[in-house]
This record gives sequence, C-alpha cells and structure tokens, in this order.
Amino acid sequence: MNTKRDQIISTTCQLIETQGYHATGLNQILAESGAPKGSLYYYFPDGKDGLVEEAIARTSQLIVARLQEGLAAYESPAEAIPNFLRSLAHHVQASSFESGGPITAVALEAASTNERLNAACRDAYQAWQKVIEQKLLDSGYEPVRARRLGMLVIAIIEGATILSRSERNVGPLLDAALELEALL
Amino acid sequence: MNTKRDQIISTTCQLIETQGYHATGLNQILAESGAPKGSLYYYFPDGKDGLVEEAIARTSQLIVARLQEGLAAYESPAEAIPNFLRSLAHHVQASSFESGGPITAVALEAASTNERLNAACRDAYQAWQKVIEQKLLDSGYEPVRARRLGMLVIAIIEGATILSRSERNVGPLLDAALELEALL
DNA sequence: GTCTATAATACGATAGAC
DNA sequence: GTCTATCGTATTATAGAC
Repeated sequence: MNTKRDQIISTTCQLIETQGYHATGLNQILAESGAPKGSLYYYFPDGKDGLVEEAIARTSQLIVARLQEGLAAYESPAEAIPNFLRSLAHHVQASSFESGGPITAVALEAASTNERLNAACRDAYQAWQKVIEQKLLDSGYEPVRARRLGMLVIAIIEGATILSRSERNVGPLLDAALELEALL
Repeated sequence: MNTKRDQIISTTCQLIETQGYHATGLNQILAESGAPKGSLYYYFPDGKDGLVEEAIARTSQLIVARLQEGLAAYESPAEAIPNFLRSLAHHVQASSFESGGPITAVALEAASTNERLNAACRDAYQAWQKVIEQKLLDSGYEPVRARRLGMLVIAIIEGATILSRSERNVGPLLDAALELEALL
C-alpha cells in the first residue's frame, strides 16, 4: 500500500469538496497532504486531471458505501432515506458547512469544459442513484418509478446541500427529509 | 444607460454559469464582451468580486422574472411548477448543456471561501424560493408547508439541473417534473 | 474613458540532478 | 522516490499616459 499516494488523493478529495476544481492548486494539495514536493508527477503522471479523476472515483465509492450502510439500517426506504438526509445534515453542520456535495462543484465546473472529469462525475452520480433505486426495488417499487425516484433523491440531496451550505443552516436538508417522508 | 458596462456584466453572467468563478478570468470576460481592455477597473473599482457580485444579482433578478412569468401561466401550482421545469429542460438542451444552474458553481466555490459572493448567492436562492412560496400561498397552501416546498422546488431544480448537465440529457429535469406533479 | 505597460503572484508542467 | 530549478503561461491588479 502506498500511503503517500493515498494521502495526496484524500487531501484532494477534501479540497475539491470545499473549494472546487480550479480553486484547488497542486501546491495546496502538496502542502496540506504533507507529501514531498517532487513526488506528485511521479505518482500522477497525468497531472492534475488524473489526480482529480482518482479523487472523484474514491469519493464516489465512499458515498456508495455510506449510502448502503445508511439505507440498510431501516427496512423501509420511507424511513431509511429521510434518515440518511438527517445524518447528512449532521455531517454538514459538523464540518462548519465546508463539506457536503463532495463533487458538485467539480461536476459543474467540468460539465462543459472537461470531458474526462465530466465522465467521472457522471459515473459517480449514476452509481449513487443506483443504490437508492435498488433499495426501492427491494421493497416492491415499480422499476420505472424506482429509477425516477433514485434520480430525484440524489437531486434533492444535491440541491438541499447547496442551499444548506449557502445559508450555513441545515434547515433545507432537514425540511427535505420531511418532504421525502411524505413522498415515499 | 451604460451599455458597455452592461455588456461586461451579461458576459460575466454567461461565463460563470458555464464555467464557475475561478475558471472565468477577467481577460476572457473582456475579450468576449468586446469591452475595451482599459475599462474594467473604471467600471468595477472593486475588481472581480464586485463584478461577479453584480452579475449574480442580475442573474437573480432575471430568474425571479422568469419564475413569475412561468408560474403566472397556470393557476394551479401543480401545473405551473412542473411546466416550469419542462421549460427549463428545453432551455438547458437548447444551450447544449452549457446553461442551467446559473449561480450553482459560484455558490459552492464561494460557500466556504468568499463571504461576499456567498451572501449574494444566498440572497438569490432566498428570492427564488419566495416566488414559489408565494405561488403556493396564493392557492391555499399552509404557510409552513409553502415555505418548505418553496425550498424543495428550488433544491430539485438545482439538483436535477446538475444531473442533466452532467449526463447531457434532460431526462432528470423531465422526471423531476413528473414527480413534482405527484407531490403538489 | 480608454489605453499600454507592468507589477506581483500563482498556476500546471517538465527537466535533470541525486 | 524525491529534490530543485525553471519554463511558459495564466491570473488579478495598479500606475500613468493620453
């Protein structure tokens, strides 16, 4: 296991979540990760884009795991999904609104200008939607609706997180959880 | 009326919508707006942040107007709001997925790092939520619920737009419209 | 109002020594 | 694996001429 390389990736995950892609410089990544300054292009010969692509993929897997774990805690999706939003609200507040929506900024920055990173974000979003969709299928939702709701839940999480971080108030995430209880 | 100054602002609106804040340089703004190179700090003595702050405010007003106009076309919010999402989907597709979520990227880039721009985005989001909330109040929704749904609708618009731009497919926006019909 | 010139700094990336 | 040094190019911003 290459722990230095790992450290660079996880620092990148944190910085792009808080600041986005363009605001996060390689110098800052090196400095905060404590990695040796000469090692970046040794570990990531593709440069910044290769590094960020890996960071997005790692974040994607982490969120999939968190989603699966959170949803497994309740049998009914109508309980499990709103409670996942509440745990997310807790996480956002605990980070002083510096975390939440770990790839959203990059997704928008890259959507029209960087096909490689756009693809990485698209894959992440689709993976997250699938976890929700599967939970709904397992409890008997019709396939078409399960797919649609999988999308909607991720969209609501993204949107409510943006509003919560912007207001520095988790009200939007908590209110969204309430409305999802009514919808599911 | 200062049309040169206006041109700079509207070019800035378009660029931050497509690319975000940090990816949009002053040089690019000047070049694409056709404004004279020496005039930027004459019109915007506060520099980039002052300019972007005005761009966000202008975008905010434009969206308020579009929302009010769109919602006024149908008496029932359960018709009006989903149809607004459909018109938004059309707009996103017509722009080849370069438009949509006009301040989302900036909101996230600025949330933790630029209080001035964060405040501008927060004000915009609150203004948009109020338009939805008022439409719901007018048709008899309970005040607490109207407020909550005003937030949720904006969150869904933000989230579904992100997913649509990321996938280059307006399916998420159209599906969200369908689910909002069921919810409202 | 608009221009040029430039300061001061940061960026991503590469080369070559060790 | 890690280093330093550096290239080339962006960035925001300012000073001063016209």
